[in-house]
Amino acid sequence: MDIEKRIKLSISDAFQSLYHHTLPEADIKLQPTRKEFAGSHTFVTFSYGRISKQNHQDTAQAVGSYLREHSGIVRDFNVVTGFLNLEIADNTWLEVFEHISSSQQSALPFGYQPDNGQKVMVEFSSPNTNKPLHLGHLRTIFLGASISRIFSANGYEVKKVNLVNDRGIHICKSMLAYQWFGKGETPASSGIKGDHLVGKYYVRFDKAYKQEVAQLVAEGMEEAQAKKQSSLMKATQDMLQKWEQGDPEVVMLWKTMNGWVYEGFDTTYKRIVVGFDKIYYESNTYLLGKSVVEEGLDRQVFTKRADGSVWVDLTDEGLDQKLLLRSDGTSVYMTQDLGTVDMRYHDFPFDKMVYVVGNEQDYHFDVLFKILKKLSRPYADGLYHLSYGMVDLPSGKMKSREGTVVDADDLIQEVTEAARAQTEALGKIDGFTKEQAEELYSVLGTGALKYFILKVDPKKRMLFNPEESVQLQGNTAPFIQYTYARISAILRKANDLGIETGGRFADLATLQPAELEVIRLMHEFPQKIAQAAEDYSPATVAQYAYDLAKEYNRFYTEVSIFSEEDPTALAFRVALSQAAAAVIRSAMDLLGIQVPERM
RNA sequence: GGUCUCAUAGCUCAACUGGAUAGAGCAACUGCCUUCUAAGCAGUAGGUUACAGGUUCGAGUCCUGUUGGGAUCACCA
Repeated sequence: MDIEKRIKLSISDAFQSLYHHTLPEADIKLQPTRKEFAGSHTFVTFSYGRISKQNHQDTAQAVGSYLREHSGIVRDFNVVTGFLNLEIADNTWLEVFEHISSSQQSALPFGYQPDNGQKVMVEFSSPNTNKPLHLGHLRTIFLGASISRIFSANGYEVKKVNLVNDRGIHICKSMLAYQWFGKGETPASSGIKGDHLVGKYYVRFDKAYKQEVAQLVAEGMEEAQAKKQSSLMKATQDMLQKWEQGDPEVVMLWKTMNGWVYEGFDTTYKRIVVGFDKIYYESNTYLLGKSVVEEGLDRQVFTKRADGSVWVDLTDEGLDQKLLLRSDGTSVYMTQDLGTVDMRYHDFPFDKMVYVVGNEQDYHFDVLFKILKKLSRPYADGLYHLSYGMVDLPSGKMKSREGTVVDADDLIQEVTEAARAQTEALGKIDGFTKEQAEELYSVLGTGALKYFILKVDPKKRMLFNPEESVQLQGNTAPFIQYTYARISAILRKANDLGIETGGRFADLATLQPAELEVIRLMHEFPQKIAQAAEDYSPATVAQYAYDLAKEYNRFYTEVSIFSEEDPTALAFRVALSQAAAAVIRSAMDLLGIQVPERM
């Protein structure tokens, strides 16, 4: 049984015995003791004065005495105003440690939950096929990949999905520009990565279009009129129509260019080590949802207006009326999403569905979920919008048209180079093959990037400073990775010396403060994993990994391992290091960050 | 304008969901490598938690208002 539960049960007993009051264990709250006081767990007694008919001080004192006598695990306590700080006996901590240490042998890593029979689908990335991935995509990708792992660790069966926006007027823009200006260029002939090549023509379109409009305006046309009259825009709209009619030539070009983009995306996904279980394409889903509209009309949840357009009235929910079908019978974004979610539920009957999408779409998802509730979909209550804040740059907001976006591939390249430069400067790659060194730079670089983004609360807007993201000291992934590599070196040495770590340590004479602190932190790991899922926040795990690494480093400098003369103490310290490495590795794994054996 | 959201050290972020003297990193300064990897450790300095009220044993956290950012309110996706 875990420490918290034992304390809570004892407190419950204490209230029964001292005050003849039944205090359910579930109503008892414990909090970590502040560093400046002795103890690890704190029970706050302010609100129990009415029950005890005593002041806080006396209540805390009485409960504390009871726990010391009867709980079997509380060694001592101190009372500061109404705060009851409990010190847990060393041998209890050592039992906790033995449990953590021995769970390394089991199939399920420490802190992970067994299969809970629930399914969750996570959608993230959601790129357009007319330009390469940028920094904004990286936040959804890292968040989505990490939250998927976190749910998996909590016992869910997880399906990672991507919804690719592969059709529409913006896709036709790059296709048209390619047709007009491309001269048969291909990724192979130009040496340009496929997604970047297509992106080049998207930019080319915008440039040519602006020129044409300027030209028309110079000739005396109104700007709004010029935008409509533009031959480029007309040709683009024409192309979209042909695409919808299935014109072979247009469809062929579309397939070819999208193929280039997918190849490019795959390369990028591979570089940052993320993948999907299923990819949905809007070209397959954009017509879905019309049947949902029919259904809604039948059930009188939606209404049809005189012009033929279909609406849903959400004014009783505090929202507006929302269009679901245009008067010409074509669907809008909302219609698509209604159809897509039904299809997904059919593919994978989920208990939860997480949309990792930016907070500029808060309103959209609010509406979507309310409509699905009105349609009484069985899954409606399991839908969640993981709404993340925008990524700002020191220079201001990112805008693709103004060229102020940070390209994902460039960024990955940059952080990898920074890792290379620093590693070489420190001269730490003796004995590495070229491949091993390259692998290390990639692990460090992408790790730094992921951590930099994931350590921030997803809901909050964040500032991305490229210079800081490349930093490898302080609260960064390389700091944590370094801790892991150091422990690895210890474990290699221990292995050479033939030190056994599987023994019992409960009778160890004394625990150093730093040792106890490392155990206490490892003991928190399962709660952190649960909390991260509850809050949909990888930042919880990131913060935890940092705290544990920091505490281990303190132990590392304060306590010597191999000069210890007592063989049990020596073995314990090796075992402690081993367990800490395993937990650090697990935590980083939940963030999608790898850890190196040497660096 | 309506709605939503944010404001914490010079900068980037925390604060166990209402608890104790608000904590880390970066930048600055001081120490620690003949000893398990110094990408580390220890320390100094830095705060009227935007502002004004309120709620209570207790507020960075909840409520009201003010100021200042951001998003959104398309027969775009």
